[in-house]
Amino acid sequence: MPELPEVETIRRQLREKIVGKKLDGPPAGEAGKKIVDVRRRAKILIIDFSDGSSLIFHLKLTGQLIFNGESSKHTRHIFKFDDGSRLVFNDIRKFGWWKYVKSSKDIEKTFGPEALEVDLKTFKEVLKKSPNAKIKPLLMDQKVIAGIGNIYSDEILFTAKVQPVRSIKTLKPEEIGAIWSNIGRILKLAIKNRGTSERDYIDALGKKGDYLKYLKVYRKEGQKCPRCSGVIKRIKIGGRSAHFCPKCQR
DNA sequence: AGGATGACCAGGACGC
DNA sequence: TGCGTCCTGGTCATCC
Repeated sequence: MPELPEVETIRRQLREKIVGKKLDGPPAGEAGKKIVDVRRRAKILIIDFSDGSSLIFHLKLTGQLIFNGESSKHTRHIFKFDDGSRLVFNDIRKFGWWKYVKSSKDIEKTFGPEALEVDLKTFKEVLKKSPNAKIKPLLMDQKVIAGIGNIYSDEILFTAKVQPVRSIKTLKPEEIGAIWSNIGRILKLAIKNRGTSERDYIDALGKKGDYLKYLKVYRKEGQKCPRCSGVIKRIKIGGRSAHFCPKCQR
């Protein structure tokens, strides 16, 4: 499921492939528009045109954007470019969406600071606004920090040795520091490995990401903790599953 | 008011 | 084979 590292991987690959090209449509109304940039905000992918308008995508759980991909029964849309190349949007569960907007400004400002750009001071400030909230749901709240989802929130909290149910006000400064530094470290390592192909995710070139082998706790319920003698536990927090080691995460 | 909970979307996986 | 249940992220409604 595409979180920041997966969307960022697609962004970088697509940028190389489509900047400078013109959209041939569909949608026909947008035909002829020249692509000037491919950006990302939170988990949203943004294709900018020279007139200031944009195509924006949210891949949700199972969306795929594949450059020159083949169409399948899960293909929702195919964007064609003036040189004959194309971009295939697949989505098995149809949770994802795309739309054409005159301006992407309104969408972009609905999110909190980017997870890879937030400094420690700002991170502490945004956490402090919700002293009673649990750390995991807060890390996944896009209005608080943008880009982190279920996989990486579990991995970040494991590496920081903090249990997902801890409320903000109980966190020591060094624990907040550990969470913050691991946000950067883990997301960057995941980007380097072109994301996690746990289920349906593939990158814009149709290849799987390699971060799966680095996962320590996500979807590893009942397995031995890679750090101590504990056993990975799965609990529900806010309707989502959280994986952690009850022994070495405090 | 803010935090918690549940519904919703769709389809695949899995147990029986 | 088929049926029920679970699972998934983000959003929204509702409740306390």
